Amino acid sequence: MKSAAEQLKLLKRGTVEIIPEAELIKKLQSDKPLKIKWGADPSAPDIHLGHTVVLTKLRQFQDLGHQVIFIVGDFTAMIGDPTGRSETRKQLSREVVAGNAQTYQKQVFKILDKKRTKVVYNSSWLEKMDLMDVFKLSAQYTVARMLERKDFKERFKNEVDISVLEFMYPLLQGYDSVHLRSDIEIGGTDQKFNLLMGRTLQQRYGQEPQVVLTLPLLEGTDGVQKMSKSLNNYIGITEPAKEIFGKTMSISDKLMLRYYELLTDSDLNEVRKMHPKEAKQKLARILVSRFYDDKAAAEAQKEFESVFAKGNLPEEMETVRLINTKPKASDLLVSTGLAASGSEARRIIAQGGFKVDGETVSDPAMEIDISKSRVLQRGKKSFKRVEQK
RNA sequence: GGAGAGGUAGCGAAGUGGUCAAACGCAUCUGACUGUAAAUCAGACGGCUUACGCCUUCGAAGGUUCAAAUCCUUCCCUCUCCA
Repeated sequence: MKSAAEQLKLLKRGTVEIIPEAELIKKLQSDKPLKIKWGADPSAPDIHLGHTVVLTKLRQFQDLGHQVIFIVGDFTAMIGDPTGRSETRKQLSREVVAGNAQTYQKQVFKILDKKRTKVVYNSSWLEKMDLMDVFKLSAQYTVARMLERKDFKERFKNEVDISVLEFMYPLLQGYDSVHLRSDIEIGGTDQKFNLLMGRTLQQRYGQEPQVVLTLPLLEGTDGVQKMSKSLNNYIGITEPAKEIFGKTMSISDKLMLRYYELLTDSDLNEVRKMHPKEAKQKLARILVSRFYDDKAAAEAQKEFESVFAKGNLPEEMETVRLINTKPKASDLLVSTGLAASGSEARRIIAQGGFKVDGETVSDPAMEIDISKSRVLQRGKKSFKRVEQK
């Protein structure tokens, strides 16, 4: 095992806060494998780049000899943490959560070391709590302090409802730390309140409190809001290689530097010296290689250049088979999923955004013969192939 | 329990009887320019229609009226102050 000082140096990289650093040093000096708690809420089972910031840090802990306890928040997911969103989240059913949890695990191990990860479900202890246990837990915290949490505070101020149930979420997440006697808990900065709750509760229950380590939130592809599936600004790690590549290429130059900072080890000064386009391509390759391999990354780049730089058609695209041999252009857009409604389809056609085999179609009523395979293009980025069934 | 405020399209926010499918901003989509970058410009942005037009929307349900997002009644929900 490396020395505490060496470990600290590595672990500090990219963190926003370590609360408190002195305690972390002390724990590292004990020379024992530490228990790093990481809780995942399986309400949205697809992991994207935003999650990988934390996962990468966890992997670092593992490589230093520590153990990660991966809590599948199957119980708390049924409550739904409102963090970061200004509305009450829908409660999920047990079945949905269980299915999501499985999917989640598969993806997590693309980054985490399975041998140094213990997977636990928080329903296994939270479910057993009786009302008295819940009372005892609730008594450890006040509403006034609960309202200090940023999103609660804002919602309170803006007259948006806060369900009492939502107050239970931080308490239960904090209780997980008590139950597991965790040494360290890590999460995004949006989780700070919840992470600190673990500290407070451990102290109240007479335990040595965990150290809290927060990491920055990664902005989504829009460059403004945090990456999330519901905002549709994410790059998912299970997406096809060319998607990951393409989405990376479409982020802004400013955001590119941020991604380099949080997702790679690259020297930022070197990156700044490069031509932005070159740098972005390199980033896209790094990311694809991480979730696939170098070969896939090279192929994705080649494909990208062919399609977008040279204007060729993508090598592979989704094929839709239709029964109708000569559908109208507008109907074709709808039935292939390229447009959400007939009105939208007509709009796209009127604006010159629809091409069949590279030819712009300007009449929505034009019948397209699909007795042989056709390539449809909506706008610049969306392609579909149609064939007769 | 009492008093008051409010619920409008994905979000924010105008609109208090007809000219409202509903201003404006953001987001989104399309086109131009480009490096699928940024910035900018042009247009679109409930549904059905080639189009004239028709249909369904302003928390819900009723009602008044030739005509309702706008007036009335009941209900649901949220917030503020008081108790």
